[in-house]
Amino acid sequence: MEEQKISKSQQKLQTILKAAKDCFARYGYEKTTLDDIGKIARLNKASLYYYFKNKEDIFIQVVLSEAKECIEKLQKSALEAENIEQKIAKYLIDRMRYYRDVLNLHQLSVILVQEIQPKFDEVYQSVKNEEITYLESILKDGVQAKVFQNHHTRQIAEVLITIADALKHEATFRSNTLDIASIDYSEAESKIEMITKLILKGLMA
Amino acid sequence: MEEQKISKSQQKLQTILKAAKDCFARYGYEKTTLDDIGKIARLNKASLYYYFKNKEDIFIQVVLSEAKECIEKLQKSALEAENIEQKIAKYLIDRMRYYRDVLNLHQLSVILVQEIQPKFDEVYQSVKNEEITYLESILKDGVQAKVFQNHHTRQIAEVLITIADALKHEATFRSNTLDIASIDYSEAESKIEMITKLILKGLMA
Amino acid sequence: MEEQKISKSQQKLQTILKAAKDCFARYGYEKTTLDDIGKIARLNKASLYYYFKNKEDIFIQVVLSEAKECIEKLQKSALEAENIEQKIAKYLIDRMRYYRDVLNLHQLSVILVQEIQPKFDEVYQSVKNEEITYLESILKDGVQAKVFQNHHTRQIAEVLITIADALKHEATFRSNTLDIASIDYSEAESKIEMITKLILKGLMA
Amino acid sequence: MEEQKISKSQQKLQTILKAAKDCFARYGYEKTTLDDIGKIARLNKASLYYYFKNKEDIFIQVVLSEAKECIEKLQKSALEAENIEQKIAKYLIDRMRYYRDVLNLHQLSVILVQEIQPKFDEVYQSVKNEEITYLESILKDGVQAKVFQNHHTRQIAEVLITIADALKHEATFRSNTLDIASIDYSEAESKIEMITKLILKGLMA
DNA sequence: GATGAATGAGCTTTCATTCAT
DNA sequence: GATGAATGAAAGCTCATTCAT
Repeated sequence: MEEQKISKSQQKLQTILKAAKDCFARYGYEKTTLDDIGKIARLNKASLYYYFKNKEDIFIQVVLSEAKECIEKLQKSALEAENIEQKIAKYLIDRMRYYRDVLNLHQLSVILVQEIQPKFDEVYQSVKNEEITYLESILKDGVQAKVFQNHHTRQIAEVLITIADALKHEATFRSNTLDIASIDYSEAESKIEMITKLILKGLMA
Repeated sequence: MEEQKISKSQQKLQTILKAAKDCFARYGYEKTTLDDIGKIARLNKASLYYYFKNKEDIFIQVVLSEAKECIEKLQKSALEAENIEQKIAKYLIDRMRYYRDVLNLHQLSVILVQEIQPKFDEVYQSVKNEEITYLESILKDGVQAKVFQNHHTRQIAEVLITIADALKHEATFRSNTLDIASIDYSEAESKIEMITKLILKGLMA
Repeated sequence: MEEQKISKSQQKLQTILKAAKDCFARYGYEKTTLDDIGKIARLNKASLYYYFKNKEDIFIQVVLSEAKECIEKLQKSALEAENIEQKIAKYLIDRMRYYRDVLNLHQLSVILVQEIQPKFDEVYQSVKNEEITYLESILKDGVQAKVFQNHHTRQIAEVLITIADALKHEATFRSNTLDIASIDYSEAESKIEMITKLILKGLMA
Repeated sequence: MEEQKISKSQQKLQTILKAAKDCFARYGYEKTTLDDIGKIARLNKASLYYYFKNKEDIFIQVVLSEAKECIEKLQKSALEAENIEQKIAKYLIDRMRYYRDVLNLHQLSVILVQEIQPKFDEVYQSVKNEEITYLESILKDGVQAKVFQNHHTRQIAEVLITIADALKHEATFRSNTLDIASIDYSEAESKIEMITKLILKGLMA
């Protein structure tokens, strides 16, 4: 009974997220109104505030659930690369491209992204842990296959994610342009590639 | 004296366009307020209405002046292709990509684009004529070099632009997605390539 | 409880309409601001939009509720005429005068009336039906009193209203003057009189 | 030369008044913009301020020139009445009706009329003098025809105008309604009739 | 949990008015 | 005399957010 209630509530929450996702994709963040979302979710505009703190919160949850789905795909795809180094590099570059696209898709301005970022990071921990675990598993495979012998796989995985995020962050906010769509991530990508190569070389030495 | 006055007014107009361009790029169309533009152009919000009909009009003029600049670059770039067929195909595809990017850049929703399109087309005539003249000159080179002998170069140029625009239009509005950023123009691109090839073959036959 | 809530909302709506009616009568449509109405109704300007679509909508509802009241008076008054023909003619002419006066009263320009007319007609259906029923009852009295024997009273009533409205419409918009206050309805009035006479004669034949 | 300039300037002034009159009649005072008037008078909006102090001033001049024209007609018409008493009463009542209609025609609110009134009165002196002279001439005819012998015709004429204006003023501003169109002047009219009768009787006694 | 009702802040747009030239 | 240019004030309207029920 209790569980059913929870699942019912959870269901409503998913309905809202689905509605919001559609709206954000169609009209962009600014143009989407809470009335739009409420109408599709068959819920009064005011009721959305029972499930979410505010419009921004809804948006973060939408991006987060999208991210979880997409990140998994990227992870599977990266596993098909030839060697460990390439698996890692491919994954880190692909996820950077993903975040760039998702922000662009929802037509957010850099200004807004800067506002949202902190709260996003806060909520993002669960996904990040999962990403670290993923990278760790690749590294462990390397250890298992005797490619190298360093056992601090968790720490290395953490560092890799941190570096990748830092590079993405730098590309986003230190860019002289203030427009997301025109940010050039190519330098960040090659930096990631290089660093991955270096770290792997270091491990194997 | 008279000339100076004209240039002063023209200068102010350019100042506004520059300010607007920066704002639209930073915040997107929706988030940009006339106060934003006015503040940068050092002009009262109401004064903008002396130079432009409304916010939409400012936006159209911004895109238009950007377009003129960019189109010229694309034209120069396309001239470097090996042969006439490739010059034309490259130009037509590049300009399609450009329009996709510019709309995306300013974070417009498909809904808004559909509203703006008619007025945009109206103002766009001058650029279009220039584009036709450009294609015509390429075709004339072909006639001069005896690659083919059809002298209706103007008409052919017109038809090429018309076809390219029609394909772009189809890709934009017949797309099942309502989100600009995710529209797939690849099919439109290959269609343009194919049609250019066919027309050139027809001319040479 | 539930009923009380409905009546409370309905009450607020009436408060707004009353406030709006006073303002429109005092200042005219143009000069009346939503702040004026809100202040009298003790409601934030924005709250008016919870009850009405826009300023025009408020105005239409005001005129409509005024109309319902007035039309009833005219109907009672017309019943005092000597015979059926005069009852009908008096009613049709009086209501035309009423609409002329109400538009003039609220100081609307012909331009604005032309814009408002379509929405007004749409909402006006309920009043119109009531008017038709009224004329029908007069005609039925005629049948009962054996003045004539045609039983299509409803249809005849409908036709009479339609004709009267058409003549009013013609007088309003085909007038060479563009100023409501100076429109001459006298020709329309005599046309209505004549047609009523003719139709009644036809019925009695 | 000098005279020609004056007449040219006078001509421009008349052009503006004609343009303004048309606009006010079409759109009413509020809806008429200085751009509207300027466009019809083929003059820049700012230039209107060379000829008139402000929008209100233009309006007053329009009404004034209309008044001069109309007052003359009323004066001719009143002369056709049977006797002196009726001539005077008819004239005083007709001019009251005229002012009521002219204000209504231009869709002014009572509020605005109250603002305009003082300046109007100020400018209105010339017309008023002419009106007094007119009434005086009727009275003089009475003296000439030996209907009565009081020779203070000027003073009596002044008193009559003053009384008529006072009654109009009272009807306008002491009315419990604040809407011009619904002001009831019938009481004022009968008061004028009565007073005219009394004064004439007094004169003849 | 859900919602009707209310609001403050902010947006685009209009317009009478001013002033240097 | 005439006008291009500029502006303050105010209008209608939208929307995220709040709160009592």
